Order: sequence, then C-alpha cells, then structure tokens
Amino acid sequence: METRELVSEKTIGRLSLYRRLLSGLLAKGRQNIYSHELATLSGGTAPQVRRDLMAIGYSGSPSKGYEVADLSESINSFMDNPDGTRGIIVGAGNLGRAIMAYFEGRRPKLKIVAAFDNDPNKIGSEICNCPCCDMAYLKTTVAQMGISLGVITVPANRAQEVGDKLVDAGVTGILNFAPIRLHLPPNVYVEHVDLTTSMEKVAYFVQSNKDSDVAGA
Amino acid sequence: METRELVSEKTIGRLSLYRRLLSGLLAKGRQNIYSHELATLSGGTAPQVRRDLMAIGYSGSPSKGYEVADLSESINSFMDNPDGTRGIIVGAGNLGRAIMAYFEGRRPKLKIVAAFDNDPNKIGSEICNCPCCDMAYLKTTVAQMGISLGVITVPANRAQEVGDKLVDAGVTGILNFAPIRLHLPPNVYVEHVDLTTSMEKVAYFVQSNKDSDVAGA
DNA sequence: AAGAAGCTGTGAACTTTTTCACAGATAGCA
DNA sequence: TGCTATCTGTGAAAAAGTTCACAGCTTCTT
Repeated sequence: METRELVSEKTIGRLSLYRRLLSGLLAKGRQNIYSHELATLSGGTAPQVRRDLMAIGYSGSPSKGYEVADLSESINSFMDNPDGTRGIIVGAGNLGRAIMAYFEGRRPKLKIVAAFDNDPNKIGSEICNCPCCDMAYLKTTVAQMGISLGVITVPANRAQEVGDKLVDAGVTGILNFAPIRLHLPPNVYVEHVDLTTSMEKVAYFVQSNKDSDVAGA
Repeated sequence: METRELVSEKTIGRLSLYRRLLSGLLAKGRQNIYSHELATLSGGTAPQVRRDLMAIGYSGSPSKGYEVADLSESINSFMDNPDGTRGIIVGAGNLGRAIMAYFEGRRPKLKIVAAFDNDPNKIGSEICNCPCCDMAYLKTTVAQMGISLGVITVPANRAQEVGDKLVDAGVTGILNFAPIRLHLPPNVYVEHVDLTTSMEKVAYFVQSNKDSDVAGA
C-alpha cells in the first residue's frame, strides 16, 4: 500500500541532498539538469542518481534530463509530511543551541518548536525563538503540540534516560548526538550522529595517507 | 606492506565506538567482555564485532572473551598516529565553537590546535584554549604546526573555497559540516557530516512509521 | 577424567548497494 | 526525412557488507 518502506535509508539521505542542490540551482534560474550533473554536485555517480529518482517514481526526458523545479517538488512531496513535522531538542548546551541556530528556518515543513533542559538558569528563557522548558513538561508538550521527533544533545550518561522519556512521551524518531548507542524499541527510528567517530575516522585516514605516498590524481 | 587500507571505513567507525565503550567499562573495573556484549552496547551483532576485531588482528580467548584493557590498547595502537594528530577548525560560528568545546580534551592523540575565521572581532581572541587566527595565516600555521586535519564549519557558500585552501596548505583529511559536497583531490579524505540530511532522514522515517501502525515488539 | 556448556575465528551463504551496459527515446541537423 | 549524438530507464553483473553456522578451544562440573 505504501511504497515508502521500500526506499532505502541511503537513498533517502541522497534525496535530501539532491533537493537542496536543486533549490540552489532553481534560485539561479536553472531549468533542466542531467543525471551526470546532479552526480557531480552530489559526489555520486550518474546511474546512482537515476536509480534514486527511479525509487520515487520520477521520470526525466531523454536529451532534456530532469526539470529542476518539478523534480524538486516531487522530492518534497515524497519526503515531507504534508502536515509538517515538529521536533523538540533535549539539552540546551553549546551543541544543542548551535543545532537550533543551524536549523532555524531551514525547511518549512520541519521545525524545532521547543527545547528542554534541567538547568534552572535556562528554563524559562528563549533560545532561537523556542521556549526552553523544564523536563517535567516534556510528556505533556509532546502530546499537546503533536511532536514526533526528538533531538538529543545531552551528555552520554543522560542520553538513554532522555531517549526513554522521549519514547514514552510518544516520539517515534530520534536524532542522537550523544556518543553512545541508544536502546529503544524497534518501531522508533534512531539516527546517530557521532561526532567523535567522524573525527576519529578522518584522523585515521589522514594517517594512512601519510604512510603511502599517493601518486597521481 | 600496510594492512591499513584493507580495513573498511565502516569497520573503522565501529572500532572508534568500541574503544569508547571499552574505556567506560575499564573505568568501571570491568576486565573481560564477550563479543555479544560489545554487540549489545554498540548496537551491532556478535559476528560483526568478531569480524571487526579480526580486521585488526586481535584475538580473544574462548570462554574468557576479550580483555578490556588489552583490546582497548590494541585499538588505540591501530587507530592512533603515535605522533598525535593535530587539526584546525575553520569557521568559529555557533557550530564551530560548539564542536571545539565538544572535542576539547576528548582524546590525547587528537587535538584541535587553532581556529580560523574572517570576522575581525573574533580574530585574536581565544576559543576553548585555541587561538582564533586570520585566514591569511592558515597556510603557514598548517606548515609550522604539522597540521594534517581540517574541520570546516563555515556557511555552504564558502565551504569549497575553504576546502581548497586547506588542501593547498597541506591538509589531507577534512571533516566537513557545510551542507554541500566538496570537490577535492582523491588523496584527501573527506568526511561529510550533513546535519540537515540527518534531520530530514529522521523526519522521513517518523512519517512512514505513522502511516503503518506497527504491530508487536 | 570425561562430558557439558559456551565462547572465538572464519569459510560460505546471503543481502544490500553500486555499477555496468545497452535498448529505447528525443532532439538537432543536413 | 533520415542520420547522429546523447540522454534516460533498467536488467544484469559486480562489489561490499553482513550474517550464518560450525569446528575447535577453554573452562567448569561432576
């Protein structure tokens, strides 16, 4: 009944990138684009782009390629919840506040509407146009505002507890920045953004470059 | 001559997680651990853990499993550059400063030693014990301090230019937080952390959960 | 001392993801 | 009109990553 579950996580990630690139092109007045051009912009390959668009049932035209505006709109309607998606963030420390600032106004259909923290100095203040609330109000806020997404930016030792509270409150998708893996029911989608691992991966591959002098472009 | 290039990027990522988990266990006085326990902690499977450790040539013992301290040390010596890895960050905005704070003192062999920005108000100041310098000094700093890693936290429209400057200065690994794909020579390792995509993926899978009520655990 | 239990290491099977390669389509041109 | 060039859509092949399943080892128990 739903084609949705059939589209892989990786494809979803790339579609998100494509539509962002397409927005940029659209702003520059670009009308059409070929798969190999989108591939270059997105750092992928042409067949991959075509496969990804095939996954959402989008068709281009031979020799004109894809229509930028139309494709962009198709990705939107495939990915966005028409009613919008509302999220909250738990942990209003440096990282939490930076992420709120980063996302503010980025997509019309996806908004962070409240922050939560347990620091009395933060509670009651406003961060990036969002109220910062006491954790005690998490469950009622989620229910009242129809929140489905939670962002976790608390320290590692509090992350599991916060994840449990979010799930208990009814959140079904979590973006976790804490450097541990959360244990949550399988119907909750969890995306781990592990900054330490990302950094250490780069450090590792830097080192291996150094060992073996690479020859040629 | 080097086993290093044979270990996949995914395995490196998991090793980074394993050693972090092992540090935690070590601090609690834990001595031994089985593959299935590490699997639970890391959100993977037991055979996967064993395969990953096989990749670095580490052997456990049947019925005792792996020695926590020894395994942790083995991963360190596999992943860390013995001379340490020094990095710089370009872009001292909200996100850049949050990331500096996040990494400060996290690993002895991996340090961010300087920040760069083009805002005159920031230049000359100190952020998380790092000097914030003018972009003009990037190249000489990289050379003088033996920097091999760069973190990009500038807006999308400046990211490619910053990437080019980093590579020109001699950096061979980049952690990019700007929401575009960088075009750089193939000998430079680039890790993209795309916060927008991560968020949009969660939003997408949240929505698809809602469509089809999941039955059972 | 011998059997039971439960682990690791790993070849082989399987699954997922990516890439290839080409039929079919469209537009431009002579 | 017919030829050429170049694109898309996609079956099939290849590659990458994961899981299975079991031989072999070690310890514990009786």
